[in-house]
Amino acid sequence: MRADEPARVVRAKRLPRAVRERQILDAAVEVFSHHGFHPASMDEISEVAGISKPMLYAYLGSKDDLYVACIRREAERLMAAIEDGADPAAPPDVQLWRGLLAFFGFVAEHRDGWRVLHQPAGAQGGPFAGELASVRGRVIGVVTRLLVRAVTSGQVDDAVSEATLRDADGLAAALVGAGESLADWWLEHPDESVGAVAGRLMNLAWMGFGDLVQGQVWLPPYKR
Amino acid sequence: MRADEPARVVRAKRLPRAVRERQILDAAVEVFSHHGFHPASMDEISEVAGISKPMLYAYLGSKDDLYVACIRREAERLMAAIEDGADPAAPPDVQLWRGLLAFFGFVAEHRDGWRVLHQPAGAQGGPFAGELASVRGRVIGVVTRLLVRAVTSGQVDDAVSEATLRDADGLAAALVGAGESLADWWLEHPDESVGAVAGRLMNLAWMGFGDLVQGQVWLPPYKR
Amino acid sequence: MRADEPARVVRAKRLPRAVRERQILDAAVEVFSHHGFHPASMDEISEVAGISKPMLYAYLGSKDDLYVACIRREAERLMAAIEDGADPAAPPDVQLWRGLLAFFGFVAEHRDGWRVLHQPAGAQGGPFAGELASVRGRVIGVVTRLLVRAVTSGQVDDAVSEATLRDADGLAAALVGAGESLADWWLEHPDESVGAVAGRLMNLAWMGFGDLVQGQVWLPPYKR
Amino acid sequence: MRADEPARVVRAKRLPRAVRERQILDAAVEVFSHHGFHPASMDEISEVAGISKPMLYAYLGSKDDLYVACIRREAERLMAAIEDGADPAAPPDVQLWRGLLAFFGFVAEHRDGWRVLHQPAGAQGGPFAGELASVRGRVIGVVTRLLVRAVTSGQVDDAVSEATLRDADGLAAALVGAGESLADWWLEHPDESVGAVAGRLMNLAWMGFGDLVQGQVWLPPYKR
DNA sequence: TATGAATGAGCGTTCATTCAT
DNA sequence: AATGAATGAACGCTCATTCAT
Repeated sequence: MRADEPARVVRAKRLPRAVRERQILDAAVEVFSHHGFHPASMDEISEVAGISKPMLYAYLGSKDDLYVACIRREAERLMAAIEDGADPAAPPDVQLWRGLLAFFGFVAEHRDGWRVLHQPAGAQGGPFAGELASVRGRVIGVVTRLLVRAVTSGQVDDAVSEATLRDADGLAAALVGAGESLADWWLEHPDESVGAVAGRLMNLAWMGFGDLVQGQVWLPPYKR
Repeated sequence: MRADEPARVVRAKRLPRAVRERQILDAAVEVFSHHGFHPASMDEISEVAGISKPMLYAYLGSKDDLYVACIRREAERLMAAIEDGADPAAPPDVQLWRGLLAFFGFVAEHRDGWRVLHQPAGAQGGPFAGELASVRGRVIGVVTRLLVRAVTSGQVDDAVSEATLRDADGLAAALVGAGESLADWWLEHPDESVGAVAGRLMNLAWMGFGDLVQGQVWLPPYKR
Repeated sequence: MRADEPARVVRAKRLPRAVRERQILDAAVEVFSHHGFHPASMDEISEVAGISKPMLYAYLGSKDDLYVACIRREAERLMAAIEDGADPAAPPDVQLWRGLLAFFGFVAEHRDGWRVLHQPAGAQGGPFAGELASVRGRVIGVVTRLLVRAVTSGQVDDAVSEATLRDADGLAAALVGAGESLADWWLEHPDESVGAVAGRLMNLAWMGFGDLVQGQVWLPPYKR
Repeated sequence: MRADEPARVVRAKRLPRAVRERQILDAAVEVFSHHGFHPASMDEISEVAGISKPMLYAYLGSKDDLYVACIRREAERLMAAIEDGADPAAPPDVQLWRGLLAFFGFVAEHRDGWRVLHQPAGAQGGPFAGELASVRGRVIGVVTRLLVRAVTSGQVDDAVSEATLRDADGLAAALVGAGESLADWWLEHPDESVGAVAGRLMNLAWMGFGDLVQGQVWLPPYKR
């Protein structure tokens, strides 16, 4: 019986709204990340948060609203982490490296938050698909711009060809997916350092990408 | 259900068990892939399958069982597709290429099946986490073996060092993630051919991997 | 505790749908009539009906739907009762008399049904206002036509003046209200026969109406 | 409440109790009349009244208490309006006429108050049934006394027969119901003047009543 | 005096699952 | 073999009401 578990947080009474909202979001991220959206129950969230359900609804609205709020907060945190380590003056490879470090660092330190961002809730077309796609899109966008800059090394953005943009976008999508997958892999190999994991991806990404830039492409046999 | 929508499948009575099971699995994959596990209802599945709910339970057990059966069947199909295109005699790069073609081909032709495999239901620790991880593990395993063979080009397997195995495994995990992500990206760029998408990933993977094999690695600034 | 009361109906299992729907409507009319719409709970209705809540929803839909179904059934019964006693060949006063008898008879025999029709649920503009207004409108319409016929005694309907129509309509509204009110009054004077109560109203209505038809009107002092 | 609607009343602090109570009753009548008793929420009432909920409870008690207070105030107003126009020296028909004018005038000018009095909340046996029945009883009582006086034209009250009293009471109930119904009908025909509407009812009532007094009664066919 | 913060209790609704035919 | 009929158990959400400040 879930009902028998004691509340996780010592009930502190009469806290100001902002504090309660943080508590609630923390609890929601924890519960959503462990169960996923649908199996998570508002009852459990309120228990973990140490408050009653009506407060949940009074402060954060419906379950959907609450989930979106979780996604938004964690997305903001992720983007902040990435942008924190950014150094626009550094060469592109170093920028990507720092981005990867920041990303894997975030995953390591905010495992719950990362899972909320990573696990699609419900399915395509649900109320959160947009929200989640938007987070993903922002991350991919950052990587895409990095790659474009690396290729063009300073050209005016408008001059970049459609094809190059698309190439970079596809590559970025692949990289982000590889990063997510490696993050999961990391969970099973926890002895690796952040640098080591980031290095694995960096090597794959940058060396392959470098070859591409220099025109060395892999071709299927019948095209050689 | 008060819905007026007619059942999707003409009710045929007294079919042999194998046929019924196929009907049911087809319906289940369709419904699970559109809604995700939790929001999918046994009612809808039985309607789409054209049978009554008691039959559903008689043939395939509980909702959990049914979901696992879906995962298993689609996983089998995916592995079969990959192995179908395999040619153990071909050079490793060609093998990887064919594997990618097979993978993206499967995604394109069995979108529903792919979504069932790709969308985690519930979360870690749920009853399906193991099932899904196992599928993923099998795919990663195939890729890992491919990479190992490419590096060692024929050494006895036992002689391969732990470190190499782990490297290949991490790389494979990254590649599979990149593949999944690219598959999603493909959904938004449907004008690309299978070959083009597979090519994008192949370039990234093989060129970068090739550099690695040849000892060219990217190093963070402070190690240069 | 309401939950401790035993179910009112011996649970009969596995009844055909039509029977269950009647049971449910009967129970719903009873409960709605005693508590009114909002205070009535689906739990209590299902208990009184002797079934579980899911059946309620499966057969009659939401609480709103159920309420509307109650209104419709009772309205149909009321109209049927009135029309049953109708004799289009009789003189208008006899027709009105029979209508009153039928109406008061219905109120006496279907007290719950009458209360469901009489008690506005929620308020103006709610989802049922329309439904209830429509019932009332039908009854008033019947009476209006009767009065018009009495005045015109056979004229073609199209020739009836707007003013006469409006007069008859207002009068009909007043009569129906008087009837409703007398029905309530009757509840407190249960020793009266149907005929006695109907007679009270008939006298008021027909004598006053007759005077009107003959041009005898009451005038306020300043107009005399 | 998450609603963005601003409170309707500028919050004024530290008002004397009587003023606050008026504010609250005004708000409550407005909200109860629009939604009905049950759907009305104390939240909305407190917002409309421009005070916090604890004040609501401090000043007027529970929701039930508040509703009863509304009924009482509006009933008092209605009775006052009727008695205001009364002239005990006038002949009975003029007294009735003035009563009707006062009644319809009240309905026109205090639509919310009238609705609170007219809409039964919950149902028979609820906590307000008594309250509402009492209001109705007072109005009917006034009319009854009027009719009795008209018939007896000055006899000592004690000498009036039981039967006459009962007749007058039934007639009064019918008249009041007719008045209520006509008041609703008036809402749909707002172009009529108060006098016109009151006149409709007066004619019906007085002419018919007059006939009764003079022994002219309508009889069903079989009694003629 | 006045209120933001808080909750117990309940309601409408749905779903996975099974019985009786 | 197949199904219409049936339900226990939960879930999301809201409301009247009160406490602590």
